[in-house]
Amino acid sequence: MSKQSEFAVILKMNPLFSDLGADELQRIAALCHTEQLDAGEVLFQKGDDGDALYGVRRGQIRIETGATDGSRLTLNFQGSGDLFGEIAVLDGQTRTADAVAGEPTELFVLRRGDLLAFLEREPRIAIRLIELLCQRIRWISERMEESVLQPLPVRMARRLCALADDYGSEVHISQEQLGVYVGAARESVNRQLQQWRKDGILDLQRGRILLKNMSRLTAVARNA
Amino acid sequence: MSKQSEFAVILKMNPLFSDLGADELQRIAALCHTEQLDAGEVLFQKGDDGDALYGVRRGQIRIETGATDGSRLTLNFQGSGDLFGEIAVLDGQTRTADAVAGEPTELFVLRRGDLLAFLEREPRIAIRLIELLCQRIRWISERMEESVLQPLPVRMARRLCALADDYGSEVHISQEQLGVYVGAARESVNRQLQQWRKDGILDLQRGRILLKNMSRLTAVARNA
DNA sequence: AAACGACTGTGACTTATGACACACTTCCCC
DNA sequence: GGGGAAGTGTGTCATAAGTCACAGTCGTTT
Repeated sequence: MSKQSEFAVILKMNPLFSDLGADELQRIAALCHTEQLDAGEVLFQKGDDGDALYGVRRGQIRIETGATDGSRLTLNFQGSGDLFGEIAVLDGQTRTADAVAGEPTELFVLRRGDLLAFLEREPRIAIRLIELLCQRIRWISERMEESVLQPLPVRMARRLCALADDYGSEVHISQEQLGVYVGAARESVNRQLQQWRKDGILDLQRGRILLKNMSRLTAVARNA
Repeated sequence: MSKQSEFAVILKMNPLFSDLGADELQRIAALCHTEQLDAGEVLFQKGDDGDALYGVRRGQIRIETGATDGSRLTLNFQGSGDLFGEIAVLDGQTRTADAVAGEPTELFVLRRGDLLAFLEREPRIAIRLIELLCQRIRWISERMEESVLQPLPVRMARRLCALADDYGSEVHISQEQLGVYVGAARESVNRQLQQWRKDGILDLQRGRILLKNMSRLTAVARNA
């Protein structure tokens, strides 16, 4: 499989591109090139112009932000097959966090200029992207409005389910970070996790949450 | 001033179009036509395809939704100069609420098909729209995440300021509806309004809120 | 192995807000 | 002008979740 086809598959996994046809994806993927990073190397920093979309071919990228007290908070891990910077590549706005390679990493890079030139030649695909962005706006609006008004257990269950989708049943996250994600105090997060542990829904380890009963967790997420 | 120029001015007021150049706006506005509605006439219903963008030339449109108990809840009023359906016209998704004329109304109508054909001829404007949509995604994401975690007084102050931007210092809204907007119980809304009334920030009338001291209200909105 | 820091677990208290109950007022319609 | 509906004002209570304080535990570094 060519590099480009590999990238097309990654694009296809992303909700923003998943509804595009194979032909359209191939033509977009053909615009990419690759880049190597050593462990610890900085891909971009908060404030940089968002001039590219990245797909992880192998390795890992940490999305981090410098907290006010100087400590660093990891917001997300991007592993093989993950795509990030979709919005930045389209609007060119500055990055809102730092991206650092956690290990030797190979990335697909789709430059903003290349993509825009392509869209100018292919207005139908540009219109398709407009529709996809609109859908995402609706999706985000619904999710946010609906989600943030939910009680803490529901928000936690949803976040854990999402993390499980990405990383499997062993979620590597501290209770502190989970609290940041769901907008809650660490202590409250801990108390809810303890409850679920007693109920046999999950097990807890230092820096890790082991999901044992996803069906009951998704039930909580549905707010049933 | 021609109808088209009038519509261009309305487009210009909307954040989605406000950054477009006068020339681009004129060319989009040239695609519009107008439509007349009698009082009580239905413009569209929940579930209809979103096939047009509307600008109110004169009159008023109520955006409503049928509540589960059969009663109707007015979500929004669109008066002269207001624009609605911007996202629907771009992605063609179904309407999520009903729109009914509250009085004899004249609308500018920009049909989805016309806009898409135009964008296909003008890919640069399509790309511009993509950027605007991305900015809106960022804006929504930030606002939502930040806003819903704020305490009730802050959320109320923000909503009131937004309403004041649209309708001036006399905001025509029931406390019940304000509660729906900010995701709070009517009683909590009332208690906060009472507090602000005692502080001289606003006055209350049946179905109306008179904003007397916007600077103090915006201070609350800034969460100072 | 000692020491330190990051993470976790828990109790006590406080606070914001929702839920319920009910009185009062204003508007509108017959 | 009487009656009902919609809107408003307020008291009481329950509860979810934040805050503070502190103890325990694990892992790493020296």
